Amino acid sequence: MRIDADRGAAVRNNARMRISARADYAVRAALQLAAAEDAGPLKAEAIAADQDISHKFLEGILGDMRRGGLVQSQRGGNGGYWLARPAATISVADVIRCVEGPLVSVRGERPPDLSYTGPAESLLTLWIALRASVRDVLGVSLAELAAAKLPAGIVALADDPEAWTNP
Amino acid sequence: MRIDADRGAAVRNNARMRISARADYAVRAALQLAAAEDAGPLKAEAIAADQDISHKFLEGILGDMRRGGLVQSQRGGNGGYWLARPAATISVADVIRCVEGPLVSVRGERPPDLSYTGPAESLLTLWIALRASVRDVLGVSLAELAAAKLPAGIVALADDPEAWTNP
DNA sequence: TGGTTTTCCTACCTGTTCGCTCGGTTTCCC
DNA sequence: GGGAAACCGAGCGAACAGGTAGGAAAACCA
Repeated sequence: MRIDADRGAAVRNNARMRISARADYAVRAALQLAAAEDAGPLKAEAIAADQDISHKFLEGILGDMRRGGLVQSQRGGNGGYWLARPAATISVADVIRCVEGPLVSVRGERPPDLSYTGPAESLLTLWIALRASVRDVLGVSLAELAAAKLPAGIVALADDPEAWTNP
Repeated sequence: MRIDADRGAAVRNNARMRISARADYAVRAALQLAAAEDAGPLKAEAIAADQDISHKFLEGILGDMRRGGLVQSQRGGNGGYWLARPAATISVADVIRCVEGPLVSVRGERPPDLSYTGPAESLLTLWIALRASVRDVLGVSLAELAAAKLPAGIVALADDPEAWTNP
């Protein structure tokens, strides 16, 4: 009579730091543009094919990046997209913020807007530290990432074999 | 004729590392329990009042924590909740994972399940580093946090005044 | 001048999650 | 047995995620 098998843990497979498809695609597209820096504009269609992204969806993302001032574009026969600034001056954080807003929020608000009482008083400090840490990692530039030359600090973090294991 | 005022940036106020109400409440409740360690059980109602959380909503969260083995409970007149293990052995990450699943995911998958091609090849390493960094910060224990005795590394991160400013 | 290519824009769609609320059912202790 | 709690599940409105569809506007070509 064991219907108990799948008890407990009402499957919540959402993660808190969730890099959405949108953000992931944006970064990958930006990396393609970085790799093709001063080699002329890249067409959305080509990026979509290379990175296996829905073309129309990607167009929307590139539009956000253009409005955010990260890329520029040109229509017509030999048009396309290119980075508005050198790849070395654009960080992954810039890209994500551009298409998704703030990197870190707590209950929809930015950490400095919160206040905690009682034993939770230091919680704010923790969220701030978390944000600083995320900013630090995502501060890596498109140029570094596209060239596979990550800063030592990042490499050190990823070098720990434990970092590659799931909970 | 300036209707342009609020152009660009089609208001996406969601953040990528979003600590949900659920997670925030869970940690705060856990901190109350940590502060009341070996002082008898705490009622959900009392925690809710202290931390200004909807009582019924909190009950659901505490239920998750019980099923996850983080807290224990007792019904009846002088019942309530208490931590199942010493506060020094429970991390904030434990609490968040318990009520919300994995800390970090990319497009709904855990980082090690992904693969990238072309100029995006090092992106996986970056996500792994990000996860390691988040794990590190959230590895702080309830005991440390409730006592406002954060590890030096965390304090150092939060000490930078820039960490407190928004983008 | 017209045709092609590409970006650009607006609207829509389906499923899921978030943050709750409500109403009850057990279990515990006195 | 009577209160006081913890438990359980359903439901609900709003927002978001991850797209799709269809066309208009610009740049270039012949």
